[in-house]
Amino acid sequence: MKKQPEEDVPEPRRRTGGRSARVQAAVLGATMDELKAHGYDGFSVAAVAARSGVHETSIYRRWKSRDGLILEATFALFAQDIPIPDRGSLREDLVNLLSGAVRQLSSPIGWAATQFAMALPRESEMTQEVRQQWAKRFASVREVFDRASLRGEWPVGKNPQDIIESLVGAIYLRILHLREPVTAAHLKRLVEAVLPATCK
Amino acid sequence: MKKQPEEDVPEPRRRTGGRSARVQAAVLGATMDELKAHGYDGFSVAAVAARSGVHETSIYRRWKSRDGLILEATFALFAQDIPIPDRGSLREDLVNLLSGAVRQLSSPIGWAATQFAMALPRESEMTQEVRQQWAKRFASVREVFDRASLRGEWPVGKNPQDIIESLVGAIYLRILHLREPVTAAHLKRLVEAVLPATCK
Amino acid sequence: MKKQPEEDVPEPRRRTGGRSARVQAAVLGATMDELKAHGYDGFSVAAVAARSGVHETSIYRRWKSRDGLILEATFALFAQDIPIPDRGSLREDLVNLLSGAVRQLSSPIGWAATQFAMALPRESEMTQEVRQQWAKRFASVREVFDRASLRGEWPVGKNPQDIIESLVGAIYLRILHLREPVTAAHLKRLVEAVLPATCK
Amino acid sequence: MKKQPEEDVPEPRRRTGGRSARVQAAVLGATMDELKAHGYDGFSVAAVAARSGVHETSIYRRWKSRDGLILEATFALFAQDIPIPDRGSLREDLVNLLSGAVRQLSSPIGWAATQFAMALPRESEMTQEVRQQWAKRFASVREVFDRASLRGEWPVGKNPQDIIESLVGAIYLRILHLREPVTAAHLKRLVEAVLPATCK
DNA sequence: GACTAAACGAGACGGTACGTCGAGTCTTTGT
DNA sequence: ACAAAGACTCGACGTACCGTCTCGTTTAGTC
Repeated sequence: MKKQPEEDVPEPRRRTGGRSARVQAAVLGATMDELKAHGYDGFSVAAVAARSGVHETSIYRRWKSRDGLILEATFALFAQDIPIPDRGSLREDLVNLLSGAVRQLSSPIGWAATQFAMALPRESEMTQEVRQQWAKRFASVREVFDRASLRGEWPVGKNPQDIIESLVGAIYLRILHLREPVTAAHLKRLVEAVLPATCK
Repeated sequence: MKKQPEEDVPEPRRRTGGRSARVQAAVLGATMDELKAHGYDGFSVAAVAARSGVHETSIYRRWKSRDGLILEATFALFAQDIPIPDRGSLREDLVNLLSGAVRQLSSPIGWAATQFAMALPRESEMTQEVRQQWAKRFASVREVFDRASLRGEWPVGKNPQDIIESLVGAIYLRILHLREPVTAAHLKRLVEAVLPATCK
Repeated sequence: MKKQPEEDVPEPRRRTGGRSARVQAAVLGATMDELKAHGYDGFSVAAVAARSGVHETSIYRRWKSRDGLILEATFALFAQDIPIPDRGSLREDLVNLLSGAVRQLSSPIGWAATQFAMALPRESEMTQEVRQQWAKRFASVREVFDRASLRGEWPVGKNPQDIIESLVGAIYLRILHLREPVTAAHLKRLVEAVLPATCK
Repeated sequence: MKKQPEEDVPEPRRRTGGRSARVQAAVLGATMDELKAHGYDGFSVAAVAARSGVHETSIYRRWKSRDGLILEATFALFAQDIPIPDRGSLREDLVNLLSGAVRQLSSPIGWAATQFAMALPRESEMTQEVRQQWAKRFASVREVFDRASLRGEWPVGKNPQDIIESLVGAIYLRILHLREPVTAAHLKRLVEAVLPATCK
């Protein structure tokens, strides 16, 4: 019986330890495994329930919907920081970064995550979160250009965003839309073609 | 060489005229309308049947599956030739081409078609057809570069594919994945940034 | 392609032959069996599906809900005409009728059907149908009194409804609410007690 | 004979005072309110928990099950003694008693309680308790007949049980099964019809 | 112009997955 | 140490689509 006159919203404090944590981890893990195994299509909550040993209704309690579950699982993946290369040359750093992206996109899980992101409606809460992830990633890439500026490889103060988007866009286009492979050689050529000649 | 024993499968002679043609047109039209109205998600064969006045079963008779239907409908759209600009300058031509693509992608139907294409499994008969469409489009764009070579704006014999993919990729990335708008100004800047300075 | 300007409601004509009939019969049969076996509680559409070999969704297509299914199944049961006795004496006829009712109520299926009827909300479409069934039954019973009038056992023109309801109500009360058994002896005594002494 | 090894199950002594009592009252009250508001269907422990401010788990600690809770709540209602009328005439007393029953049955709470009782399985601990309640009620009604005997309205020593059950059964039948209203006029007519003419 | 088979209309069914609700149990956590 | 509260298991319900099956009915295309 509540007696406290506290009329403000009770704000249920989430549980973090013990079973809840175990359940949550099991489900997210199973979600990743299922995405790997069967892709975005072919993904089903029931399969996750079976694989994780957590009851389906429990999953629906914690995650509002199938998509909410996938969102959280894939974001855990994307959130992990990608190492920023520093090989002494802008070109090499870019090739390195891009090849990381290529690996991701080409992996079953990256592919599934992208299909998921593309299936989202034009505007929704989830697209907001997607945008934030991209912003975070781009921020990392900027560092490479900052260092390049110190080396005189990139004009100080010039915003590299267009170049970055062109490079990343090119590989996204090839892999996702043209459905053609991207090789190391191709990456080198691409960077060479897009980077202004002035950038040594 | 003997004649093949002439399997007595009598090779059913297809009907093309009259009703069949009307039905087919009605269904494809309704498919487009539905895609426009409800997007790729939210698309259902039942709705097409209702809108077109053609019975669901008849649709499944003619098109093997929901995806087959969408494929045919959207390809009719993509197949229509895009006019190749000739404004006397490579930059202007490219901006013109790209803005056409932006319009397409931003339209409900283009968006739906792209979501559909992205939902396809990694490899399938349909992806083949998608690839062909892209090849056709790229061929068109090459013409612009050919003309630019005549004007001395592009090195004769240099393959512009990487540049094209970078430009197209950049806008695909922005619209589809970053979910940010692409303005005319942005397009100009982009072309400026990616095109080699030498290409005056 | 519908072209006829017929705007009147299409009124889909139900199918009766072949598969539909088989499916329907199988489901209704299985429903009865399940009610017999597990009672009204413990009844589940899934079990009916399994037992009948008809897919669950097909059941939901034909019957709007679990309750709709039970309604139809039990009504098929109740609809079958009960033989009207004619033993030459009102008392004997009544005892005969009542003992039939007792048998019904005491059987698993009758019990389940009654629990179902009692679980219905106070007013609904279904209660209407229940009322109709009762009306039909009472009409049958009236015949017994009509014949009794011919024999001089019951005042001509006197409405026996109150007496009927008292007798039927008494056994319903005992079985359903008091949960006590009703024997043949008890039935005889009951009729004797309730029927006016004047009725020979 | 040795002492039983004195199972060291420490016989948990129930707490009765203070908080426990308050909790119990709150829950039972909320249970009644919920039954009134939403009927037996539509009743949920969660709603009781919300209304009473007692946590669901606490309710399950005190009452073994949803049904146990309803049983206790409704019995508190039924246990309250109904006043035994004494208007100087058996007929009037009976009409008075029956109209009380009609009121009960027609009220939301009485209706809910009856639905609950009907939903019980054929035999269970709870049906025992139901039987006892009925016995208690019938005992009260007997008093009316005893007084009638003193007045010469009812044969001394004759067991009125069948008559009582017929009358009560008739109104139960009408209200619960036929779902038709019972008016005062109807009650009078009913008593007149069922009571032996000899009973003045 | 009549015939024959292709295509269509129409209703129902099998099958997969989603999300919801409520009952009752288990376990973490705060007092 | 104990009870309050959160989270979980379990079983069931009902819904939305996809694609298939089986009839009967039109209608296109040939003879």
